[in-house]
Amino acid sequence: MQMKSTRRSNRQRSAETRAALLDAARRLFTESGYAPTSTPEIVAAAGVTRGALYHHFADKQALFRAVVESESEEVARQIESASGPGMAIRDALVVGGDAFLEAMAQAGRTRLLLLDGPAVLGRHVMDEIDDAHAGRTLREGIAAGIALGEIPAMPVAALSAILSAAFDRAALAIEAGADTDDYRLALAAVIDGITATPG
Amino acid sequence: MQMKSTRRSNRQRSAETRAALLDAARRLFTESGYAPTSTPEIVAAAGVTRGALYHHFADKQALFRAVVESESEEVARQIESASGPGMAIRDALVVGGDAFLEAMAQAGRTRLLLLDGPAVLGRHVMDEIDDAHAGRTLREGIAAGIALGEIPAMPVAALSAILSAAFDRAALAIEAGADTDDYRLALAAVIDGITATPG
DNA sequence: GAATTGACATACAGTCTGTATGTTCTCGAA
DNA sequence: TTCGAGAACATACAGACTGTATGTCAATTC
Repeated sequence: MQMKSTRRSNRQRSAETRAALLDAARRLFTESGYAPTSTPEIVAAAGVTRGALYHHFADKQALFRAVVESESEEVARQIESASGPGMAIRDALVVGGDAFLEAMAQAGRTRLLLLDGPAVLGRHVMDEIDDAHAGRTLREGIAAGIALGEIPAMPVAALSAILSAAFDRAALAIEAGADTDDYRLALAAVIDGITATPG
Repeated sequence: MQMKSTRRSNRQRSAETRAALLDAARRLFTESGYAPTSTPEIVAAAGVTRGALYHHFADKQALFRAVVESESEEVARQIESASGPGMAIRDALVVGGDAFLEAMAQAGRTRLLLLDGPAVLGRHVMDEIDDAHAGRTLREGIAAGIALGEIPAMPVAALSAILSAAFDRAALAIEAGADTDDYRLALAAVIDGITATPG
């Protein structure tokens, strides 16, 4: 007897409820933010009970972190799919930056990744998450630029952190209604200033 | 009869409890952050009751905002006292940036102003607060730099927002243990890149 | 197929926020 | 100078939320 339809294996059961929780949490966290979203609300949207939530995640914060990591990966994917290889550093930064801004235009992402994330998880954890995905691409690009002489010698981690922060602020401003081209211009000016290495 | 010692006028009574609340809140918010600090804790530290708190402030968030505004003003003061007039834009940005980093080294200030502030009050409100103090100095400096031809023409608001974000991230990294000089170098490189206007 | 373990569901304790009500003191007017 | 009104709080309360502890049932293991 295969008992496929009604009876589910424990593993599949787990995977399904976990996915339902992550989906519901992502929707609610991006719609309303971390603090105003309650766990009763999340489990209701996921169609499970709070028992399931606390079985799969240590606490509300752990669920939030899982959502943040997932969204961070998605943003990194969108950036990498945009920037081809064999570009000059300057162009790679501009193209990657544009892809980042476009990816962050998804409703609620800026709050999730740039406001609630750092406040709830701390900058240290956000750096870790970022460094595992999009941040690594940026840092490696900068390191390559320095190695190739397209960027003057400089502490790589510091410069990439600063540039990352600049892109983040641009995404926030655009979400708040600022003109995208204004920020693209300003970012390009900063990038050009860095990559136009003075003798 | 002057009734000075035991009897206090209503105005003075108000001012004193309000100051006690702000002091206690500032200490606790900077020590532990917004969410983990409870209003019972605050009023206990201030030596009053929750009734007094909700008499003076609409809610916990309003008290938090008052603390943020106060600290933001203090940071702006420290910056302005450092940067003298008659400097080249490039030097003014470097000196002002150093003063900012030093002011933000005060324990808990980065979390208050750069993590909890944006998450709790929103970037829009933080921009308003910042723009009333330190942010305005930065923006006016950049506008002057453009007017003088030391910075190429560019959307002023966007560039100052981006630079502000870069300084913010540097302050956070330094608080997290990063090397201050690494960030000063990276910031100087960005500033030099902007102010070394290409033909 | 009996025991065990995983995957939840339910119930509970403690805490917090905001509000509503009560009390004391100050202040201006009669 | 006293009396009413209104600040300036203090106390009490209602509702909600988080994390834990316990209970249950199906899946797996032996």
